Amino acid sequence: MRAAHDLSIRRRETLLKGMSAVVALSDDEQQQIRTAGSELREKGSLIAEDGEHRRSSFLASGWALRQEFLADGRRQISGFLIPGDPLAPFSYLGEPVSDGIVAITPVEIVDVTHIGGPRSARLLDVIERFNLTVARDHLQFYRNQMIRLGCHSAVQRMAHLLLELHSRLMRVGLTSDGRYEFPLTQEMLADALGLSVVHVNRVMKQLRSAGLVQQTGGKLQILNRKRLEQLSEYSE
Amino acid sequence: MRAAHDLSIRRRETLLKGMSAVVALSDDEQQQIRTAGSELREKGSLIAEDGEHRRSSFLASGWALRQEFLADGRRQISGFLIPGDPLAPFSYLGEPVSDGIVAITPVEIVDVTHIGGPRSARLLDVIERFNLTVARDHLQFYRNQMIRLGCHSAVQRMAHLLLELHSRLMRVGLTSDGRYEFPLTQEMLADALGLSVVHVNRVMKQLRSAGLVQQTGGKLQILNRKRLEQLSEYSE
DNA sequence: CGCACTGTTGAAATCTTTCAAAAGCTGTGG
DNA sequence: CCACAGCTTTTGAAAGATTTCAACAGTGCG
Repeated sequence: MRAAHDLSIRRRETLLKGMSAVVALSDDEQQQIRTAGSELREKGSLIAEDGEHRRSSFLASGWALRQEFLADGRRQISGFLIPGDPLAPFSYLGEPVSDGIVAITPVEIVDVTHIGGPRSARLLDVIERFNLTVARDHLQFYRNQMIRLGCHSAVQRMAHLLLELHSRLMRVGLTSDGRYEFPLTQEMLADALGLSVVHVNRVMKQLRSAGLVQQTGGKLQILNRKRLEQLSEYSE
Repeated sequence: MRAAHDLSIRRRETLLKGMSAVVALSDDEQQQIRTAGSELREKGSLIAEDGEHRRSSFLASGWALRQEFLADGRRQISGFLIPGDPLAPFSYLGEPVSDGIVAITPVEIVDVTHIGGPRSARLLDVIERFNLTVARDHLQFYRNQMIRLGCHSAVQRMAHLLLELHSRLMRVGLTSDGRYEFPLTQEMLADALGLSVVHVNRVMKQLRSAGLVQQTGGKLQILNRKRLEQLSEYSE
């Protein structure tokens, strides 16, 4: 029990790291976030449905994805969520979650509106500002996704996405030496990149045998960032 | 001179129509917008560049597009702007214009921050609320674009886009009987839909000869909305 | 052990692009 | 008014990228 609680608090550090990079948090505020209530969801579960309001929910640990289905069963994954990401980055628009959010791994979700205590008002204000900055980033991720789908070849799409994920994970301290946890199946990659599963497989093979990336034990490593960047015109 | 001024004010009505559908405007406020200063730009001109702040600029008349170039010359058009649309729908994020905006036709741009007068403060507030609602719509257009690029075949993409444009134009009163002004070249369509110009041509031909749309004299008409909708799974 | 899911591979089919050329259209200057 | 340049649309044929179909190997789990 105690151990589980500690683990949960340790996971919260990623979220705190992401927030601290953007807004200043007092020790007290950090402590409030550390001890805020959280929700655990298992791998594969639907975290939020289309139309739900999740104004102040953040992913504290684990990965998730945003998906939309077409009538004929095709699915578009519009993006991936990593620790530190808000479930509804555009919530201040009054915009509810606009598509399904599904847990890719077991996830922990912190809803900061459930934080009580004397200084919670100011904390919510800080979080609002954090939200704004993060929303700007997510707008950029949308644009990245559009560039990939609209302009890139299959190999470029893959390279570009792998680089984007690396950048994002690095910012919250979840990379080491170009290597990061990689829980995405080839089917998810296919639905995100607008490719068939079979082709994703071939493209990954191509990147691997060109010595650009390596994949072992659920982790992915960027071996030649420079080549990947020029291949996919990735910037930043 | 007088004639040109009248024309300009008449054009402003489209913008007003768009705004009135969303927020209540007093006669006085409508008058302020009617007489607000405007900027005219000729066809083909760059209206705003990446990084520019255009917090309160709206297209009063004409069409424009949002584009981003890759190093190798490929271009992604992320969306089209029609009368009533803001140049920077996500400006309250502190987000500057994030890509180039180019005039497709001669355009008139109203910057509502240039409105003076006693009640301008309240008007700005109203406009801010309008902005929020419109931003929500534009988020949807982004998602539409992602679905097109990620899940649709060439014919579906085209059908879906033509339907979206029709819906949007209808909302500001710029359609009649399924017909609307259509200033887009096949090259623009290609860059928006992630297709080659040649293929766009063939796809249009296909839609025309299937009796689904008609194109004459710079106008496009939806002939069989129902079939187009089921073809592209367009909803709303 | 067997089932369900994920990854891998080959071959054929399909969609889309590229290349090349020509025709239509528009505005400009002689 | 014609000629011309420049842009847009159109068409055919060949090349290329990606998908589909089908089958099989690996892995984890009850």
